[in-house]
Amino acid sequence: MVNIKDVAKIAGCSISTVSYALNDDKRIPEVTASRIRKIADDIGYLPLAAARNLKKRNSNTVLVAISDFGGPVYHELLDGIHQELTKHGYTMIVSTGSSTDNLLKERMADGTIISDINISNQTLIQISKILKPIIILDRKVHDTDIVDMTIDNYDAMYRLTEDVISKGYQKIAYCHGVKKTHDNEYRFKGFLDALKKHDLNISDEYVGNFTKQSGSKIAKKLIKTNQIPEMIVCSNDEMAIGIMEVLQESGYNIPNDIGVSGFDDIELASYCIPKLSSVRINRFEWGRKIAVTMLSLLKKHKTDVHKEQGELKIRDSY
Amino acid sequence: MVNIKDVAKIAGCSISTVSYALNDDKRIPEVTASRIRKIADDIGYLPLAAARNLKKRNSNTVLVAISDFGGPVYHELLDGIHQELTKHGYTMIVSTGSSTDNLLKERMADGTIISDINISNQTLIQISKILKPIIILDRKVHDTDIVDMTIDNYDAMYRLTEDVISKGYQKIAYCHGVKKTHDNEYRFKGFLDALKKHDLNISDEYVGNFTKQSGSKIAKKLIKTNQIPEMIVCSNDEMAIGIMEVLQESGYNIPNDIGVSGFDDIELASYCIPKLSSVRINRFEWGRKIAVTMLSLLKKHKTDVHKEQGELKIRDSY
DNA sequence: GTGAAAGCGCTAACAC
DNA sequence: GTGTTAGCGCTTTCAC
Repeated sequence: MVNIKDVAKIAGCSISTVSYALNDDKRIPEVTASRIRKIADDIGYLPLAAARNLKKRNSNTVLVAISDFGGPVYHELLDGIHQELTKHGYTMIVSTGSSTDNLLKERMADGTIISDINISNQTLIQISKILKPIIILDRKVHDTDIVDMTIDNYDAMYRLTEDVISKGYQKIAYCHGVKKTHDNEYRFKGFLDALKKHDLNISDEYVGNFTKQSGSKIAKKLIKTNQIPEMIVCSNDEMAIGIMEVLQESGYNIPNDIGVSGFDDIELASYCIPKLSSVRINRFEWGRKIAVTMLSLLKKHKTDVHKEQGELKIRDSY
Repeated sequence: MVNIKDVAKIAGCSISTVSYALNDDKRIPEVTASRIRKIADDIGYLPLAAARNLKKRNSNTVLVAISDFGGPVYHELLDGIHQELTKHGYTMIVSTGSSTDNLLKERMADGTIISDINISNQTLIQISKILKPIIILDRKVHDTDIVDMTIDNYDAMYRLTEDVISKGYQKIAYCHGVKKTHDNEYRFKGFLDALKKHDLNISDEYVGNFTKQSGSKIAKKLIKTNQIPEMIVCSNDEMAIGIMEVLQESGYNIPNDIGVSGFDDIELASYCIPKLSSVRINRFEWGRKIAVTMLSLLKKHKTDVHKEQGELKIRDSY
């Protein structure tokens, strides 16, 4: 493997001169520098990250840890983060599961952005002691070393619920996702508060796990027990779609017999019939803002933290 | 930042003993080892990747470079790769765009799996000199250092086309994706050969770019010029869905007036109306096999390379 | 069973 | 403007 010594030998100079030349140090005159660059190029020399990172004590890399590569929601977010990060010379790496654990522990990245409910608060706080900055997207953590940039779930769901109420619905049920997650909690809270504001009570509540299957299961039970409300506000789109499908298979007309709403505005929301009313998050913009915050954290600047807002997408499902 | 020296100091031993203890070297008696582990734990010591990687000249990491995080096709593939890799103690990192370039050059990973048409053959071959093994998923490269594990596009499209023909279609057109890509070329070749086998000629060909929008555009032109074939075989699902939508908006009935087929079997293929006939690739399995190959390459074993087969999913669109 | 020490490839302070 | 050298944090050889 060719290293800096090889370049120096061929160039007939010391390794420091090579290092300077390759790092555009102004002390090296352009003639020398370009000659050295040429040699490096010819023999295919490229600095080794491990050595450079060890010496410089940073890696110019930001890790984004997500819970899985599936799901329709991460893509725009990652694109947004990536665009902003690379624009400023940073490298973005993405990981899941146990790979994330390893990368975190070994401090492979200078900064970390986490959206992974599988990582416990305890691990998070442990990691935050040896590795900062950390931005977290899927919960709030009471730790000064971790900044949270969750979306404004509360506000968006509040507004969606008000819209539902304005359409005249009264018996409104809520379909939870995984219960203790930040997304679910704050969406539910927004829902409840909007209800309260209009002197309504929650008609019923069900607990799913954010998957379509869990929505289907809930709908089947509702049909069996004949406990159909006028409207079901769901914690996300996938459950809403599962519910709609089963309801329709049993002859219910949506929105005439019962209304359904989702959250996230996944692609399918515009394809299913009827088109699902939902909340759209501009995840690309959200990602960009996250990256901007990360960049400024990396420079140890104090930054005020932005909360991404949702946009109501009212379609045909209620 | 706490390092191995700190642990040694507290334990009252040398750093080599700490290193041995933490790496489960059998020379260190369990009492000593567990005492040292305890201390390391207490003060939050974790070995730094950069230092370990530099010394050991590897990183226990495999990089997967993809063209984007969007698109419905990568998720299962990544899950498959990840499962197998982590099962064997490796860490997987994922990257796109310019981040990939940096990671490749700096040799952040021991092995690389690439599915990114934006990386030129030239770059690929340059990289393959300093960094191996490399597995490539989106093309064939004539270089002994790069092993390709593309899916068997040819065979799957051949079989799909035969099925189309068996249904009685005669005027069959082809809708290309990005033309010089491996996926497109081999699918098209399979299509043509199946036609030839049954003494049929291609009725027409269109060129899209694998996106739904490009499909829509093509369909619009077909309608305007009134050049509608009996059947359009598409290089992927997204174009097929774009074509179907526009055709339907103009009053054509699918499959009665015209048949359409896709490739990839994305989630939407089972949701659109009519449900799209397509080719399913078990990308999770494919990913697992890729990882197995990578693992054996990493151990410098000779490996014979598997070609993942597609499964016909004949639904309602022709 | 434990420790001293070399050295991985690089950057940067310092000397000239 | 260029070279010498220390040292980043770790693993591992070799000596004891």
